[in-house]
Amino acid sequence: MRLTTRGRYAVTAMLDLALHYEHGPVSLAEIAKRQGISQSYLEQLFAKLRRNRLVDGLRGPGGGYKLGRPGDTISVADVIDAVNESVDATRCGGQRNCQDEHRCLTHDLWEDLSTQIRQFLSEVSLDQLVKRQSVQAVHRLQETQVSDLQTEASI
Amino acid sequence: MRLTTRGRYAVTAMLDLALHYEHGPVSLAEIAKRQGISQSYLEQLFAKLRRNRLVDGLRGPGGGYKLGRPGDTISVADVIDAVNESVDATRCGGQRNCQDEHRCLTHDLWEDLSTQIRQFLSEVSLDQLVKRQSVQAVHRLQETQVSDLQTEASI
DNA sequence: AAAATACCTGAGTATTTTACTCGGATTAGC
DNA sequence: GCTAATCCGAGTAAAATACTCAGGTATTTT
Repeated sequence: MRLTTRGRYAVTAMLDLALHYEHGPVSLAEIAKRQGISQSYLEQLFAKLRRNRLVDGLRGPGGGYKLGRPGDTISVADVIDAVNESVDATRCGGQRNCQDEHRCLTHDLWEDLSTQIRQFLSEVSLDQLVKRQSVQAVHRLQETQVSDLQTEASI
Repeated sequence: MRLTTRGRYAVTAMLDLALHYEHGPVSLAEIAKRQGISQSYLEQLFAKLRRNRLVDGLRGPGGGYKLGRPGDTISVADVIDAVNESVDATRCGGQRNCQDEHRCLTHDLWEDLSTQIRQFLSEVSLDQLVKRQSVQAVHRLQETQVSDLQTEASI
């Protein structure tokens, strides 16, 4: 099963979008700085997110990205599916040819696990994450850090 | 999160052990042939399984491996933990230093997911797997295939 | 219209992890 | 003492991942 930095970055970036939605489009440069992710790498991820209509890109000065639809209709599973190919835990990608042309001994177990994970991630929306205390805490911390950086830069 | 061929092979091999427990120790050569896994690779996995006391190794002719304790007390999570380092979904391995020295925005989400997965895999024991119809079906299929191979070889 | 901003794209690369091999040593049964 | 098996460590090939780089394009501000 694939759950790597790629999926984690994508969810983090989408959550950043959701958190700053009210101030208009958010540029990748901002997200990159706030979340400590390479901007070029983010561009690749957002290309996929855009293809899946999870975000809208707005070009030009003052541009950036915004959510493609309301945050309560975007689940974590949606985001991960968009950038990974899937969260499948089987070796064969659900095709049941894991061993030679047959199912392997544990095929069904991994299929059940995949279902479980997918369901868990489907039940968590971006809006729900925004409301979480743990997210708000980190959010506030990041805001003060960014304003610190801005102060530093202006000296 | 790490759930790759390694963990899947380990569970499959342990299940093979559980299925053939009654006939005395099972050699890695048999498992390798039946499950289509490289024997040398199995040796590495079983070294870890042995260190975690999930199996006992018996050397010499007629030797092989047997379960270290009853199959109803060995969970799939036990097996995966033994060969992977963990099924942790966080980037930081639960250390909360995912971004610089702080928690990243989504740390708690991945921690929750890890808990979920771990719980699911903890609730499935080897004995439960043995009883599953899907496992029994593949098991019977493998037995006939192996006897076919033996017949072929003896001609 | 020019400049600046920021998205957009594709190709390429370094690193890491994984899956697997190889050679040999050790142990136990016949 | 031969053979079958576990044990052990080092090394390697291939794949995936994370990331860079070099450009291009659309849009807004001036």
